[in-house]
Amino acid sequence: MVAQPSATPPSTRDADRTRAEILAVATREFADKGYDGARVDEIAAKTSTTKRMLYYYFGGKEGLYIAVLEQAYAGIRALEQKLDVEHLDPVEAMRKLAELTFDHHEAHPDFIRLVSIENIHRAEHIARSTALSGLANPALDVLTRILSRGRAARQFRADVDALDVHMMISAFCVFRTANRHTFHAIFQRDMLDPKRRKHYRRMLGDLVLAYLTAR
Amino acid sequence: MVAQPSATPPSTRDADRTRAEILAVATREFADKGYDGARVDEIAAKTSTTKRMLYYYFGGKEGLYIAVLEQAYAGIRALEQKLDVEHLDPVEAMRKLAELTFDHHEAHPDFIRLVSIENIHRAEHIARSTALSGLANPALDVLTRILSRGRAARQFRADVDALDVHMMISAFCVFRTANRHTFHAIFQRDMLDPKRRKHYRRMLGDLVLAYLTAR
Amino acid sequence: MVAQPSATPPSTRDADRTRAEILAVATREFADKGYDGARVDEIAAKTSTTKRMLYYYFGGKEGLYIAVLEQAYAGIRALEQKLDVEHLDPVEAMRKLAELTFDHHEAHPDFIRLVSIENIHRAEHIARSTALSGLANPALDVLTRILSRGRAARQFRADVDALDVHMMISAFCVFRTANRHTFHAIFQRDMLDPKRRKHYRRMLGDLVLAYLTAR
Amino acid sequence: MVAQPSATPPSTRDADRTRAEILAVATREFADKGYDGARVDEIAAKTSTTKRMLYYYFGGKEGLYIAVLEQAYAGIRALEQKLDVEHLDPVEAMRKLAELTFDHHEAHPDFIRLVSIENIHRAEHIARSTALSGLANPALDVLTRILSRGRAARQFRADVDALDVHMMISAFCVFRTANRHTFHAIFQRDMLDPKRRKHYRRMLGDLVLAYLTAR
DNA sequence: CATGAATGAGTTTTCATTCAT
DNA sequence: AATGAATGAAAACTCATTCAT
Repeated sequence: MVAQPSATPPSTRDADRTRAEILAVATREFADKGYDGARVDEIAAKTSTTKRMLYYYFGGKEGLYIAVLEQAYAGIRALEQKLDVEHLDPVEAMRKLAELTFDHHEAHPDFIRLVSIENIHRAEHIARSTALSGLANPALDVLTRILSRGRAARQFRADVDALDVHMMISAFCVFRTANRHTFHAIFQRDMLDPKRRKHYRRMLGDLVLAYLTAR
Repeated sequence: MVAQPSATPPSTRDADRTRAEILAVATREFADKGYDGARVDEIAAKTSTTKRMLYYYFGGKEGLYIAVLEQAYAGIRALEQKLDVEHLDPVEAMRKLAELTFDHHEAHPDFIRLVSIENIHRAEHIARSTALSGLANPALDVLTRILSRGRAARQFRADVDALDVHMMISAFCVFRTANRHTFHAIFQRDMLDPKRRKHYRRMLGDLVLAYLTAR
Repeated sequence: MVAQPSATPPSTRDADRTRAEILAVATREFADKGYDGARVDEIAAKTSTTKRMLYYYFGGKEGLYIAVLEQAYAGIRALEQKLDVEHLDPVEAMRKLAELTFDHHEAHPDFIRLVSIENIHRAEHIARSTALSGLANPALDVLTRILSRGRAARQFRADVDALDVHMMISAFCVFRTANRHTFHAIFQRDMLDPKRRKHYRRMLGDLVLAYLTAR
Repeated sequence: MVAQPSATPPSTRDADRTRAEILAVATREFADKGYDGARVDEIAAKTSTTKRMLYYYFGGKEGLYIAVLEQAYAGIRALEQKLDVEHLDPVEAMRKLAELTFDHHEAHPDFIRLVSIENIHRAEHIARSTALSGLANPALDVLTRILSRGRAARQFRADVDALDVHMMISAFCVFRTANRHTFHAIFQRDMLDPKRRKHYRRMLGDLVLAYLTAR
């Protein structure tokens, strides 16, 4: 209705929109049902286009799944890029980083599900994606800098590297989301209960700092 | 043809053996490929019996999968039952418990895969199993006792319960195994590299105790 | 209804019958439409079983096609095995062999079509079949013996081997059947017109002998 | 935008070039994969134009295939037109004709493949082409004249007509190319091996003349 | 208990052709 | 004349489950 300020031809924009729509639907479906459980037909049906377009743009079920993974990781990295904790002192920065990571995970359960699914498949699709295998990780860079500042100030222990700490934080955040169903089924405790959120968030910060600052 | 000197009739013993064989094969297949990825035909083919038996004993794919889960959890609990750390003082007992849990997880990757898979399915099969939902957890009981002893001795903080600590320990152990493939694909670090084993094992103990004993 | 004198269980016989039926239908379809032109659905529909059985027994379209080729070649070889011309003198034997080959080709147009189709595919399916690649050829053996007898008797020239003569005979017989449609479209002559049959049959014999006995 | 100094408008010249390019690519594809095996998308992709043009110029896959056949036959006829053996005596002329035909076939394997493919389709496309069905054949005319000269000179037998001899020659040449793959798979002899070329070329001449001059 | 054969509904993928711009 | 996007029908193939013996 309104004149488009864009330089790209409308067909291109439609293509992008179609691609994006398929990708959005596929992300939900794959995260929901897993790679084998998801149905190409179902994905297509939830789209305003047809199954054919899915093959046109992504080549097939696997290509689509890989595209979903790539986009999911890209989204997470974009978020991580915005981490801004460098102005804080190491201890505060570390707690802040842990808490923001905690928030990220809580805000993106689909991403965590996709990662779990991909692990069930032994990361074979990530390995097949040039866009994914071995890509830099902004959060890790931030962590590296905090850690070295903290060490320089003799506040942090020196027998762990950034990846170890990243693992520690991720483990806590991922487990809470990824394993909540079996945890609840076995222990009747919902790790994502909003009432417990603050408790766990603080617990993570305490955990990381207690470990790093332990004498 | 000839009478068997056994108390149980031979058919029963054969039946048990057949059941057990199917279960063993199915465990491997489900852990390997996931629920949707596993194939009934494949499971049957890797068995010395036929598909018919699989349906006879377990009703179908889902029944078999549930039976696999039940057996897997039963096996883990049997191991946990053997935990013997009560004679140690709370701090030592806690570290020991963490380390044994660490060892358990490393020794049973298939179990962890099954748990991941079940989480992808939102624990719907566990919920459907009377044998699994809400079953007691020996490790948790042990943990509860250590924790209360530690608190009574004013060695441990009091703002966490046993389930929180269990979660903390599990998160670390599960993440290390369950997410190792994506972790390796993204960071090129194998969290299960034997050379790093000791480091991580100690890290977990330190982590838990640093947290619990923090001022 | 009537007691079966066979030792094989009835299920096996049904399986053989099902297999044979699928094979028969598939032979017709592949010969008729070519490999790419034939439809798995169509083949199944012309069968008393379902598409699923086709996959059950032959694995897929290609497996079925290879089985068709194998059976077709086996049938032709069985016929060739019955060639009985050794009691004739070389000249008569050679003419007889040529004529019987001529008759064979006329009687089995589907086989020739399958061979043409397979040549379009560069014999890749034969190459993939252990049953076919490099199998003995009864007709060639017969030919070899006639040829050597004729040479020994100084009736035949010596600058060709059996395979050359086989090629000569086959070329004539195959061309007449395989290329009849374009030949007719271009020249308005039906090489398989029954009225011309005798003429061509004699022509082939004359051709081979004129060549072999030429001074 | 700028006037072209050519007689034909530029669009026409481009059109011709586009047509020719599509035709060239299509010839390769159809000869390579057969009518059903060839892919419109593939043909278009190997072209510098788009699929739309293919439909614009040829109407569709079948129209394109017919155009390919027409061009292929036209090319062969253009070659045959250049046959110049009339100055030789009948025997020499006949051998020369056979040898040149032999050379033609060897030089144009794609044409022979197209003919085989068209025979699989029972020449239905040729029948549909007004340009092809019932067109004169230069080689046949030449043959007719040689044959009648040879007969008049009492050198050649009289019980065959030109079409019979043409068939005889074609059979040999076509079989050698068209059936080489199955022949090689079954007998391990490559009929197109350059080392055997001279042998077969002479064999064909001998064959035709032995037959025609047989007492 | 045992077994190969059979089944139907579903799942992924492909293809020639047309549309919108 | 040109182009990428889109389409629907059809094709190949798969799977959990049941049947006949």
